[in-house]
Amino acid sequence: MRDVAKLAGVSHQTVSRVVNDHPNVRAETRERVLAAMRSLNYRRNLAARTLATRESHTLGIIGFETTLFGPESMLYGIESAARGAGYLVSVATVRELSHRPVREAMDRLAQHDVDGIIAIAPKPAVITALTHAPAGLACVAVGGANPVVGPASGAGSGFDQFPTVRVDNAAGARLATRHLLDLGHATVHHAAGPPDWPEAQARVDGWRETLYAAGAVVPPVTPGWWDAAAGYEQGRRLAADPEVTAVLCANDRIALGVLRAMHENGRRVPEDVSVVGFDDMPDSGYFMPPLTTVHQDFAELGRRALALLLRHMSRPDDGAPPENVVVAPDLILRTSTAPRKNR
Amino acid sequence: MRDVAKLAGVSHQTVSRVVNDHPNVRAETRERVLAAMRSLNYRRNLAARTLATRESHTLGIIGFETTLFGPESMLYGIESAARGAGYLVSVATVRELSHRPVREAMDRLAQHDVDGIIAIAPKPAVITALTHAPAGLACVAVGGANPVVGPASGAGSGFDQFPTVRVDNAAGARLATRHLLDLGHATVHHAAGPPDWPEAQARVDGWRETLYAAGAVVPPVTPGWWDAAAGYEQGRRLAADPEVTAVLCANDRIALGVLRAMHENGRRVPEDVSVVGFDDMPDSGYFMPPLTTVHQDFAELGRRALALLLRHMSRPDDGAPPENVVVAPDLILRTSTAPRKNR
DNA sequence: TTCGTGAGTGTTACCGTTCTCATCGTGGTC
DNA sequence: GACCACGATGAGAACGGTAACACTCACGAA
Repeated sequence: MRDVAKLAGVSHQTVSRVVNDHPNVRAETRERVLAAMRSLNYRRNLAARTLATRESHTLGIIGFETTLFGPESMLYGIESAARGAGYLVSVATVRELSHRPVREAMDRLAQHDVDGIIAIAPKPAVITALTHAPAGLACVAVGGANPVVGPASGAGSGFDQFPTVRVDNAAGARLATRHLLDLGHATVHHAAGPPDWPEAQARVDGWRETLYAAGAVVPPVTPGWWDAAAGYEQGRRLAADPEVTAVLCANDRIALGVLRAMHENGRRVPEDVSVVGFDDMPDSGYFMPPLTTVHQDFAELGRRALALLLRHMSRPDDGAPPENVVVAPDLILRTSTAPRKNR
Repeated sequence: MRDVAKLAGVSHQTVSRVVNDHPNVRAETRERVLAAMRSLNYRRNLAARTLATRESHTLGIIGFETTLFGPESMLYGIESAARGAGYLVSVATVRELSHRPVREAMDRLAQHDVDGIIAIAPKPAVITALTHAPAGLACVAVGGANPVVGPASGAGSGFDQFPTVRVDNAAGARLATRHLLDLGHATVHHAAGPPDWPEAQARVDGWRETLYAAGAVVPPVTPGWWDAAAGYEQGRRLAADPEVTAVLCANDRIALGVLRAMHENGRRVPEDVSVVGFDDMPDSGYFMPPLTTVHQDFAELGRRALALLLRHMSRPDDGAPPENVVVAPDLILRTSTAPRKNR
C-alpha cells in the first residue's frame, strides 16, 4: 500500500480511502490511485485489515462430520450466499454432536476471528454449547426441532437466545400422515429416525398427533438411524406384520431400506403397502417405485440462516427477541402411495 | 498479550516465547506466564500472527457447488485431517468448473491468506486455472482423470506442475468389466457419465480397453450426467435392446436409474441383465437388487491430498517433480450381477 | 471582511504478534 | 583472572492496514 501511495503521489491513507470506496476522494486522484494499484498488482492484505478492524469477513460453520444429505445442501446454500455478501466460509466439523466437541469447534473458529457462526444444530447439545460463545460473536442455529410455540419456550432451550432457522418437521409429518389416511389406510406406521434427534422426534410427534386426531391406532415406534441399513431393519419388522398398509419413513434413505424389505417379503408397494419418505433427495424419484416424500428446501434454509446471521451481526444485542424462522415443507406425490386395497 | 506480560512481570516477547513453545525459557518463568494467561483467559490473536508471519494456518478448498457424493466425502476427509494438523479449512465453491470462476475462487482464498489450496478438480479447466496461483501458494488437485503415464504426460497438462491425488478410474472400470465378462456375458454395455469429465472418460477407457482385449464387441456410448435421471434415460435405451445383458454404470446414481428402467421394461436384474455401479455410496447395498459396485475411498483420498499439500508447503519448489498419488479402487460384489443366462 | 463549513488530503497512533538484535548473568576453559 | 559461549530475557522495529484527528483550501453567509 505504501508503494501504491508513493507511485500515485498520495498518502497511504488516501489509498485506503480509495480501496474502501470512501466518497471524499477527488475523481482524478482516485483514478491515479487505481492506476497505481493496477500497475503494481496490489491486493489488500486481509490479515492486516482484520487486525485493525476486528472484522475478518469470514463466517464459521459448525457441521456434523458425516455426509447426510441435508447438511451438505445447506453448506452450499450458505457458502454461495456468503460469497455474495463478501464473506468467506470456514468449516469446523465435529465427530459427535455433544457439548465438548462443539465447543472446541467454536473455539477454533473464534480463534480465527470469524465474524459469526452458523451451527448446523440437529441436537440440543449444539445449541447449549453455542450459549458459551464469546461475547459479541453472533450465532445462528439451523436445523433441529421446531421451536415450541407459546410461553412454553422457556429459558435454557436456546430458542430464546439464538436466531434459528428450521423446517417445520411436525407439519411435514402431518402432511404425509394425513395423505395416507386420506387414501383410506386405517392407520400409518412409522419407521423412525434416532430418538435423540429432535428432528426425528418432531416427525414422530406430527405423525402421532395426526393419527390421534383421526382416531386411528398409534402403532409403536422403534428407534432407528438415518440410513438405509436402519430402514431395512425396521422394514423387515413392518413387512412381517400384515396389519401394516402404510409407512411413513423419517427420511428417504430409511425409505429406501423399507422399500427393499417390503420387496423381499413380497409386499408390493404401493399395491399392498404405501410408503412415504422425508427430504426429497435428488434421486428419490427413481426409487422403486418413485417415492412420495416430504420436500425440504435445504439450500433455501442455508440462505435464510445466512440472512439471519448477517442481520444479527449488524445489530448486536438490541434486546429484541431472536427471530425463529420456520420454513414449511411440502408433499411431493409420486407413486409409492396408493389407496388402501379392499380386503 | 501485553496484559499477560505485565501480570507475569515479564516482557511481551517472553510471553510470545511461551506461547510458541520456545525452549529457552526458564521453567519457573514459563509457569508464571502460563498462570497469567489462564487467569486473564488469554487467547492469541491469529490475525496479528498471520500479519507478522504470513502464515494463516488456514487451508482453502475449491469445490463444485453441487452435492455429488465424492466431493462431499472428500471435504470431510480433508477437514478432519487438517484439524489434526492445526489448520482451519475455508471453502470456496464454484457454480461452474471453468477457468474464470475457479480463478475467482482462488483469488478469494488467496486474499484471505490461505497457506495452501486443495482443489477438487474433476475437470482440466480447474487445473489450468490453478496454474495461475500466486507464486508461493501451494496447490494440490484431487480427483479428475488418471495422469498419463510415461513421457506422454507433457507440458501444460498440469500433472507436471501440481501434486495430484486421484482414484484409478480406468482400473476400476477394468475390474468391473472383467468381472462381467468372467460371468459369461458376451459384452458389456456402458451407461456413461458426462463426456467432458475426465473421470467419466477414464471409466469409458478402462471399460473399452477391457472389452477390446477380450475381443468383445464395443457398444456405442451416449453422453450422460451423474444422476439417476440421466441413468434412467440411458437405462430405457438399454432395456429396449435385447442384446444387452450386462451394464457398467459410471456411478451408483446412474445405476439406480438404470435399475429402475430395467424393472419398468420387465428386464430382471440380475437374471436377465447384470448391473454394476461405481462409487459405492453408503446406500447402494440397499438398491434393488443390492448393487455390485466399484468402491472408492473418498475420505482416504482427502487425507492423502492433505498430506501431499502439507509436504508441498514445507518444501516449496525443490525442483523435484510433483507427486501424483493414485489410489486403487476395488470391486464390491453384491447381487446385481449374475452369470449370463443360457438362451 | 470574517468566519464557519465541508471536501480533500496527510500525520500519527494503534491493532497484537513475531523477528532481530542487544543485554546480562553464569559457568567452563585456558 | 580474562575470555567466551550460551541460556534467559528485554527493547524496538516490523507486518499492512484502519481510525482519529489535523490541516488546507474554496465557497457562501453574516
